[in-house]
Amino acid sequence: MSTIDLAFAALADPTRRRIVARLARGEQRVTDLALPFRMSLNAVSKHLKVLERSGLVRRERRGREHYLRLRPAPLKAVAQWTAAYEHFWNRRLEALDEFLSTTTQEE
Amino acid sequence: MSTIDLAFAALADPTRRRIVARLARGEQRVTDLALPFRMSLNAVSKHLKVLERSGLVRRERRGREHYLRLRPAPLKAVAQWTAAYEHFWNRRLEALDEFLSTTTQEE
DNA sequence: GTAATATTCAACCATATGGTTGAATATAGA
DNA sequence: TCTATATTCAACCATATGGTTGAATATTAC
Repeated sequence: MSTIDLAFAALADPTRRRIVARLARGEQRVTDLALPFRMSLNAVSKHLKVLERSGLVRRERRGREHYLRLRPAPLKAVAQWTAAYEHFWNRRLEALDEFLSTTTQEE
Repeated sequence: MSTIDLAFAALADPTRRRIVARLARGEQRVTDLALPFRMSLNAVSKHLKVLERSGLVRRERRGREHYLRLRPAPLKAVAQWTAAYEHFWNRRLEALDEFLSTTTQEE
């Protein structure tokens, strides 16, 4: 699975999107991130592993605590992929067609 | 699962992203969409069902043929969610923080 | 040294995904 | 009517996801 695949998949879960939103404000420990959720700490730990594997999040161990930080690249990749279709929902279909046929892009 | 969850999940698969890219150029039949892929027609049919369920694609039956068209709303939702983090990869973290704390948004 | 805290690992479970093959259905065309 | 085409449905398989609980590990604090 490629990075962008993993990023899309990681963001498909609302818990993980909430975690991303939190991390946008700055690094957090696992326990801090888990606090707002009704699920177990272990479940959050697994979500963090998914986010880490996707590259959306980076982990730094300091002693027994793990600090998580958001990494911009995968978010950027997802935003750029979807932004290519902005013209589409703006009803400028011809413009999009033009854009797609002059751009090196997946498919 | 909410619409945006399904949209993110649908876009996590590269086959489905290629299908979306194709459909941006206009409606296509199932068979047409399946042609470029090495997988079976049935596999593509399943991908289309996932895209349809996510709202990314709409199906119109004309006789025995099914024509698929791209629907903009879920793409827009995904683009907007990720665009909220644009400031993040532009290193303007304070601006993002400001944005997030003054915006009604998930989490 | 011992106890508490922070976190992961392992096993389990239910459900979803992504693919296959084979059969069924529906429409079109001869 | 008969046959070909377009598409789905159904069953199967392997793997992933999202959650649980219980145990292990590592670090900190007393």
